[in-house]
Amino acid sequence: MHKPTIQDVARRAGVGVGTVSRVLNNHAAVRASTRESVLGAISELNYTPNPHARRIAGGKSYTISVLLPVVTTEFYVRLLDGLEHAFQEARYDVAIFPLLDRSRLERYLGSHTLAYQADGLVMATYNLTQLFQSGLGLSGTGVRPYGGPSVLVDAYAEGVDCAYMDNLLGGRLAGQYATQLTRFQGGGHLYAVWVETELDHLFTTRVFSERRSGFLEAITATGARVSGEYVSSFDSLNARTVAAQLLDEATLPATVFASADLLAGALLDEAQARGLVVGEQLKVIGFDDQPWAQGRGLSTLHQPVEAMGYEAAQLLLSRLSGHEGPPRARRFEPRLIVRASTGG
Amino acid sequence: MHKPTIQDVARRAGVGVGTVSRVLNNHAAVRASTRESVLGAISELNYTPNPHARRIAGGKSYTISVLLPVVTTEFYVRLLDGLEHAFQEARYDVAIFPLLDRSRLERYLGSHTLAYQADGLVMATYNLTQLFQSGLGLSGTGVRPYGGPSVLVDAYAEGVDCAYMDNLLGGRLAGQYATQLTRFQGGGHLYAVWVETELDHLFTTRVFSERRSGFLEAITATGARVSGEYVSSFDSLNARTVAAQLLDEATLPATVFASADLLAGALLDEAQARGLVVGEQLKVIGFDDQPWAQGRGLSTLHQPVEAMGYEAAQLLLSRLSGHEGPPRARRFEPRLIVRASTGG
DNA sequence: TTGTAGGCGTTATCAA
DNA sequence: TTGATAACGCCTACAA
Repeated sequence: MHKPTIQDVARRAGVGVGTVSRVLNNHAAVRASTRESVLGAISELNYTPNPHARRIAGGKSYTISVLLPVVTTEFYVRLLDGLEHAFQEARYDVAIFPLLDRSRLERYLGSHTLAYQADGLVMATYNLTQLFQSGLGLSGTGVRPYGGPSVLVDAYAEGVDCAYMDNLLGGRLAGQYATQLTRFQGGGHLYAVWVETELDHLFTTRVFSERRSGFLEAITATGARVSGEYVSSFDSLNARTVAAQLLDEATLPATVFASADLLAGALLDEAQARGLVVGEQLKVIGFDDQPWAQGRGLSTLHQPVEAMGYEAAQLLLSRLSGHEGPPRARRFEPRLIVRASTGG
Repeated sequence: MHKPTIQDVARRAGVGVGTVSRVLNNHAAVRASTRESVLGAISELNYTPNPHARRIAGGKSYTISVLLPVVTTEFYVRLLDGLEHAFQEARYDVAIFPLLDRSRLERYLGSHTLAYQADGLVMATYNLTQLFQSGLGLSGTGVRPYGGPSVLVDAYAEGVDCAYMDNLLGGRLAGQYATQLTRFQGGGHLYAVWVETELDHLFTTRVFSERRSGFLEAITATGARVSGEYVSSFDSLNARTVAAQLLDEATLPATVFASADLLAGALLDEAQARGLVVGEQLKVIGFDDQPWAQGRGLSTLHQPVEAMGYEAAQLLLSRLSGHEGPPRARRFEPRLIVRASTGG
């Protein structure tokens, strides 16, 4: 009445343990009929392989560490979905390490915990590769250089595999659309609200600055002009304050590109409080396509986040199975979704 | 040039592997001198035990899952510190599972991931035991009942081991102090701001309602009275809005108990914006003692969070080493810290 | 108090 | 395409 092992499965299916192992790991050389019977035995016995035995026999940890910013956005839920989907297919476990604060990260990486023993490392949003290169960054803090391969997701950097969102393009799409709105659909003056990030040297992301660059680039290209730019931190209170300031100063009708849905939402709130007609007097374009964006009719940029996560995982998995060669970068494209907030 | 194993250590120290293992696991019967030499060999070789080998030999996973709300408060950093400290001492690994959203939790627990294979479960703030009892909660969602022992931390419930903060007491302390301020130190009228939690059935915490109960209880006992109560969500924007509303309506001088530092901070901000003299015209008592509380001179309730985490871990560890018996609850007490915001 | 040997559940290697 | 068998690194009797 113990947990069934690979032996039990082998006996039941009338084959050797080697064969069962082959089926488990999708090794090619297994006759279809035997595979069937093995699979049958597995489900009859309700067998699940013991991961630890695997790890010791295989000499690997079959575990991937994911360093994840602690932000409750749907973004990271979707990102994890993509990552875990890919890793599960490849029979890798995922250990999530929340980037709660810097000192925790240091202590953690200095120790011999699960995550540090991982075969690979996924860094989301923040490029912490510096932490893992000897001599750099946190020398003296006990952070040893990380041996295994790593991949960046939602961030781009030279010298590392990465899967990133083309925020430059996203900004450009927003800029082109905004120009179109102001020129042909009575959008009036053009404004923008940017996200200010105030993290330290290491905890830095270019996501928002690129949205800005793309937007301004498109504006310049189309010969339009921005009547005002505002900056908010990624925080609903500050966003609301900035939204109020913008609406105080703006000439209506106006079109506003808010470089994150959080900011766009604050703008919608403030507009509503002032009795403005969104979509007419005020057109708003967001970025992210948060779950509530559809309900509130916010035009915004949707991002293939799961796909990005999935691809990042694939990049890492290919390294784990021996792929050599120069770093690869996979680009993903946001897509403009037009809704009522721009009169669409 | 491979990673040193227990064999290497044994050879180097001139002992058997059994002895090394005994040293590693603090088994009593080892002569002090041999222990020394083994320890010496370990550090010379820079040996670290292979956790997976341990897991398979021991038949346990030596891993604890921690279900953790995704809130970037110092609270959870400290809680994890306490938990991990205790678990590391006992050579257990900690797998953190961030409660990003409900569906992820379900999928996760339904699978055979690391965390589900854990020897024990720590649930922080949210009592999700229902999820792990067959037939209840998420029947049909693939969530199987959880076999191992579990412990609640920062939450109290019957029938489970738990380590909790006495928020009732915290509220009471705030209430007594507030009464004293209004009676003898020109605190004027008394107000309170509560936290509203809008989570679903399972993701529920009584932390805030208890702070309220305790406060009101103390007020009643001292014969004081509350001139106004306000409710805010745990969000800086809403907190600020509510703070403004309170200051619009309040009669100064006033004393306000804000049941979370987040709310207290908003109050300080709004007061400052209005040019009020905090500590004189407006006295504020917070709850949590966030890192910034000292700098801003906020009187608040400090909580022994690390100790609570440590104790929760001990409760779980004792179960893991066979302790039977009825559920135990360990209580921890907040402590009032008087600073400038109450004129202290 | 210590060493030896068997076993934990896999994967990998080698014949067959 | 398969089955047997040797690792993998550790823990735990059991014997000394």
